[in-house]
Amino acid sequence: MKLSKLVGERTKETPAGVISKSHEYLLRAGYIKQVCNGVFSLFNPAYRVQAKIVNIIREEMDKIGGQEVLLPVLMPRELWDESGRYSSIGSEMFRLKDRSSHDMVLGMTHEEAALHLVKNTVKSYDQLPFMVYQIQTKLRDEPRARAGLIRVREFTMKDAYSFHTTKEDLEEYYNIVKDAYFKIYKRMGMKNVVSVKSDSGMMGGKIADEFMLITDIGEDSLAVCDSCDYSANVEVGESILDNYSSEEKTSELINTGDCKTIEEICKLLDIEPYQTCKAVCYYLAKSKKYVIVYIRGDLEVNEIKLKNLLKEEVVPISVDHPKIVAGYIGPKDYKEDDIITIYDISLKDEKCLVVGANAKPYHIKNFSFNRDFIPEKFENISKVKEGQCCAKCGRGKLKIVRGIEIGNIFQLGTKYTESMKMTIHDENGKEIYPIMGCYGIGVGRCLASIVEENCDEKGIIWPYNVAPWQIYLCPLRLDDELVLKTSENLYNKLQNFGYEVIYDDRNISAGNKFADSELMGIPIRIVVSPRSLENNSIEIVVRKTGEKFMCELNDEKINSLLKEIVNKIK
RNA sequence: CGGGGUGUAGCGCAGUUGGUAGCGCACGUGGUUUGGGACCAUGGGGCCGGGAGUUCGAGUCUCUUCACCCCGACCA
Repeated sequence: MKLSKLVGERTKETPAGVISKSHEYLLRAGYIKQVCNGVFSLFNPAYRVQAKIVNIIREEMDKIGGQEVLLPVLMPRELWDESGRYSSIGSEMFRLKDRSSHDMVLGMTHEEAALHLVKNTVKSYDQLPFMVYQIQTKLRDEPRARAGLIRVREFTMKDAYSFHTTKEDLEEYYNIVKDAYFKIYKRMGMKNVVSVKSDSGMMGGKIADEFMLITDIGEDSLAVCDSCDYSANVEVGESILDNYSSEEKTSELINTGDCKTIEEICKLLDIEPYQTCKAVCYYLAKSKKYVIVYIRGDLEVNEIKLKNLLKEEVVPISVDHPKIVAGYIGPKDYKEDDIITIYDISLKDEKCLVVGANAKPYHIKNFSFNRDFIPEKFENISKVKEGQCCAKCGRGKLKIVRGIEIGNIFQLGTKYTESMKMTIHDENGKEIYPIMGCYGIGVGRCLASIVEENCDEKGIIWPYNVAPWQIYLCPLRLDDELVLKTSENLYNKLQNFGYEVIYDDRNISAGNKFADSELMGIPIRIVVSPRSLENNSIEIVVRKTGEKFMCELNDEKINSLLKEIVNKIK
C-alpha cells in the first residue's frame, strides 16, 4: 500500500474529549472515525488489524472443533418471545418495525438465532457435542458509549454456542474454550489478561468467567489475590471478613439526636464504621416490597449479589414506610408482608455494635447479634474491599484493580433449550434438552485493548501478529533517483518475501515520516536514504525497542536480518 | 435517566461593551529546502449546530431544540 493513497489523516493534536490512549491514537493515526455516539467507521489500517484479530480467533475456534456460521442481525420478535427475552431485555435492544408494522429486533446477542439454526436440525445425541460460532455485528443501545472503541453501540463480536448431552461434557469443553481464549489473547499480543469469576447477568446460567485486560481505564473493578490465583469481578467477589468484637458488653439505649448516617454516628460516639451496623433500603418494583439490608458499617452492599439473592431487580431508595423509622433502623422482625429483611454475614458474631433502635432519636450501643437479636440466617451480600483476606487461599490480601472485559464465557445450562423447546434423543430414545455454553469475544474492544497495552508517548506499537503492515518502507529524499529506484525495488522485493508493506511514497521531510510510522505503530521501519546508500546499505528500525540495524543492500542479507528481527519481536 | 461541559473551516482553538469572523495545523499553487513534525510567497475553504425571539444590527443577549463529550445510574 502506498501511503500517499491511504485514506485517513494523521494528526499531531489530540482530539477533544479523549480519555484513553487507544481512543487518542486510533483517531490520531487515522484508524477510526466516529459517525455518531458509539458508532465508528474503520479506515483501512484498522480494518486490516481487525481482520487479523478475526483470523486468530477463527483459527483457534476451528482448532477446538468450532464450525463458523453466520446468523442474521435482523430478527423477528417471535424468536425473542420464545426465549422470553423480548420482554425481559430493556431498552438496550434496538427494536424496529418492518413495513407491515411487524416487530423486529437487531441482534445484540445470538442465542435465539443459534437455537433457531440448530433446533430440529440436530436430532440425536450422536451429533453432540458441537459448537457453532460466528463473527458478526452486534447492536446494543448502550446507555453510555465511551472511550472510543471500548464501549460502543455497534461492534463486531465473535460469539460461540456449544451443545452438550451432559453437564460434565459442558464443563470439560468450557475449560477447553477457556484455554483457547488465553491462546487467542496471547497471539494478539495482550499480556495482562486474567479470567475472573463473574455474574451471568441477562445471559442466565450459573457459572461464568470474564476475560479481563488489566488497565486503569477499565470499566470493571476486579478483586485479585496477591498470593494465589484467585481473581473475580467485584460484583461476585468473595472475601473472608475480619471479626472485630468478640467480647459481650451490656447494651444500652443512647440518644443520638439528629445523627442518622454512619459518619455522623461515628463522629458523635468517636467510633469506627466497623463498630456499627447500618441498614440499607431497597425497593422491589415488581413485587412491591421493601428490602432492608443490615450490614456492618464499614462495608457496602453488593447490589448484584442482592439482586441474585432476591431474583429481582432492586432499586436503592430512601424509605418512606409507616413501620420503618428511617435513620434509626435497627435489627428486628418486621411482621409486615411488604418488608423483607436481610442480614449480611459480616454481622455474624459481632458483639459490640451500634445499631438503630427503631425509634427516633435512639441507637443501641453494645448490640450483640448472638444475644440481642438472632437473625434466621445470614447472607453474603457485601462488596469486597481492598485489603480484605482472600476467600480462596485464606492468606493473601485482595487488591482491587480495573479491567476491560474483552471476552466472556458462560455455562448456560438448559435455559434456552428449554424455553425454546429444543430437544434431542438420548441413547435410550428419551427426549432431552441439550446443555449449552456460550462464549463471546469483542473484536473491536480487543483492538482497542491491544493499543491500550501496546503504546508509548509516540503512538501505537502493534504486536507483530496484528499489525496492519509489518514494514514501513521509509525513503528519504524521493527526489534522489537512486533512493527512488532502490525503494521501488525494495517495495516489490519485501512483498515477495512475504511481508505486508506500507510504502511512504510522499516526498516530505524525514521527521514527518518517522513520526507517522511511530504513531501508526508499524513494527519495523526500513529507511532508504542517500546517506545509507553511500555505503550501499539500508537502515532497519524496530518500533518496539528503537534498535537500529544497518544492512547491506542485498536481498538475502535483508531477508535473513528481517527474519531474525521478526523472530525476536514476535 | 440524573449531574457537569462543549458546539465557530477537515482537526485543534480565539473571538472584547452586540457592528457582519480570525489564528495554528491540514489542503491547492510557485519556489527554496531535506535524517526527527522546514521556510517564503500565494490561494481555496464558514447557514458561528438548528429554530424562534430581542435589536437598526446577533457568533456574542433571551428562550427552545438537537448533537457530542465527561461523571454517575445501567450494561453480555
